[in-house]
Amino acid sequence: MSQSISKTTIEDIARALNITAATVSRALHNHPAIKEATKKIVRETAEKLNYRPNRIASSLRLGRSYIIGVIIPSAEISFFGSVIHGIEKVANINGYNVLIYQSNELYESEKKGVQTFLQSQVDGVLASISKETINLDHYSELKRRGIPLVLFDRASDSLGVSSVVVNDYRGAFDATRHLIEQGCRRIAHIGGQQHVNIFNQRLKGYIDALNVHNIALDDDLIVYGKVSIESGRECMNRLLAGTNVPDGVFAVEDFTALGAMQAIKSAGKKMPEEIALIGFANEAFGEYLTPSLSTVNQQTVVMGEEAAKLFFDIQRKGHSPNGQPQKLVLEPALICRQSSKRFGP
Amino acid sequence: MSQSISKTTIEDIARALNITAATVSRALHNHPAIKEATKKIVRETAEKLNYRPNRIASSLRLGRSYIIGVIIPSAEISFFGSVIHGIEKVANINGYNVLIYQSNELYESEKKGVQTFLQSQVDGVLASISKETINLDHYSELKRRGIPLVLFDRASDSLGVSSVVVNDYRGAFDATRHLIEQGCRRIAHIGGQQHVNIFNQRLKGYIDALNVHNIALDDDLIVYGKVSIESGRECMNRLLAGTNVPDGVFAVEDFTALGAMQAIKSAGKKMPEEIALIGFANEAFGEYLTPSLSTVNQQTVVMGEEAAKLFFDIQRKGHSPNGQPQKLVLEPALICRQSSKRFGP
DNA sequence: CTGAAAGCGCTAACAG
DNA sequence: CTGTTAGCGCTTTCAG
Repeated sequence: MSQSISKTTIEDIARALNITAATVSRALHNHPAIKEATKKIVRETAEKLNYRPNRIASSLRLGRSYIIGVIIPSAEISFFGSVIHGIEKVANINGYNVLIYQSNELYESEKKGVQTFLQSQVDGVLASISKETINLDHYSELKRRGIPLVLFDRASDSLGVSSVVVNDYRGAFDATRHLIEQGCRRIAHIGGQQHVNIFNQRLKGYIDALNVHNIALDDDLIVYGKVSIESGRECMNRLLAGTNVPDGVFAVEDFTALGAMQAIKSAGKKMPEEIALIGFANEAFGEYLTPSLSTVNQQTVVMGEEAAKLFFDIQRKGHSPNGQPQKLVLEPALICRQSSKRFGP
Repeated sequence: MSQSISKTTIEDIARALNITAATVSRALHNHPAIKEATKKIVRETAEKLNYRPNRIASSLRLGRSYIIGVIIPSAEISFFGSVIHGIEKVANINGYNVLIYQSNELYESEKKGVQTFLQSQVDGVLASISKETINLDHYSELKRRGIPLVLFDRASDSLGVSSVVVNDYRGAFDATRHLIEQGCRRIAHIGGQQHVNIFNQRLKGYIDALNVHNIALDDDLIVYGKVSIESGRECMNRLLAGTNVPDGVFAVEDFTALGAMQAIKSAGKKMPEEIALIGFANEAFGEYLTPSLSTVNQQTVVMGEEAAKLFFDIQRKGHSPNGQPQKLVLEPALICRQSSKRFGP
């Protein structure tokens, strides 16, 4: 009991077999220049002595940690939970572990996360930029040090790094068109902070869909919020109090849509008959609301998988796939539920 | 650009100042025996040379990694997302990082997680046991190696380690009593796998609440499912098809409750008038259902924080707080929403 | 096919 | 107050 705390090292195995640590190391890594018989006996005694390789020592020697650092705004958003799921899958297949850092949507915290990862010698960083972040210098430091960085979802082109994003423009376009097809003509948009790329793209998709279908843009039907349930409710109330009350609403994401739904219900309006509603992100709760929430699905797990794969690509081919940063765009899919479906099966 | 990739070490700083690495190390750690002037110049050149301490080297030397390993069934369940949030908070304050491993509710995967953590030389492991896991030997190995283990939520007393759990018995008791107070007399329970401690405790709380209030137990009103939306729906349908149709249902957790709610609605029963319903866990979606779901709140973030604190306690006091494993029981709180509220404000 | 030896970057006696 | 030295556990030339 008491002596078993002491960890066995390759030295211990070597001593037990009257060979050297170098040979043990080679045997355990299945080096071709080692005799089968030796490999066998080494593996057996390793097992018997309950040997566990010390990754830290190995990392120091090799200069790689076999750890990927992941920076997310919050683990409490199910979207990011799914992405992590995808990242983990691919990481584990490649013998990598995943270190998580939550920025809580704060710039300072995000910066600290990068510093921590730098000290932890992670081999790469996958990150989704916080809503508050505008200055991106902390990410450049990774680049300077040759540590691959891959952004997902909340990406930025200005860094010149690879990224995996959803085609937010397309998703927004499709969502808006869907409302038009359902007969809506006064379609409002509740937007997010416009310095966040994805929110800006969604606004553009909304505008273009209206244009393509010859529906005049009404500035009063576009309101900007802070992307939360509260904010969604408040923005919707503003729209309801306006002169041009909408008959359809495209919300920038599902939490905002939820707030809007609550406001619409409180106002005694029928959904989807009087006001149709659609969100974005396919958060878990949307399916179970009454009416169930139409939304745009983003392939979250795939996003995580692809982000991790991009990292491994960069790592293998030595700091860039073909030379330029890759930008992988996942196509979103409309999920049409009760909150917007006026006709059809 | 090209030379900046090479990492600067304390040796580099030492060379630049014509002192030795040991002094640099001491200066950076604010060692009392180092002259202020030296500390100042060291810190400055460290800054100038863009020095980042190499944690891996430090870890190898010190024998501690400053990493906590966390094993959770799935990051896609918001409950665990919140717990991680709590863990991270406390970990960061103490200068620790968090490595995440998802078991996906699989025994083999959980086992692999422990092995990985062992190799990564984590200083401690916080874990929530997967539903599939029965054999706990992989956790004993941590104990043997003197690595503190703290269980949360899905705990087990048989391991003799500290844990943070919710008072599931109490939560279930209160939930059931609440249904009784609302006038229900034929109260059903949709349970989970009984080898999982928390599910078993919830069954007991249900039974005792009925006993205390002199309501006869009807075995036909207890059904066991697999803890999912599907399963909840199916179990509820079985209850609805029975001879003794319940007027109140306590579901083992919220996803099960959600399935039950769908089944009740499909059957055209009024909720809460004909059948009242309450779940457990306070998952994010419950608040937004129609009717909104009554449930039992578990203080998830606090759970994570306390689990992490327990680890640091054990670590500081050298492998046990007072000698015995601590068992921290968080008191749950009833959240009474529309799905069960027949009277009152 | 295996051994000897050096070193990854950092820290902690011990010495002065 | 600072330098010298050794070593954490592992991998990898270079020899043999």
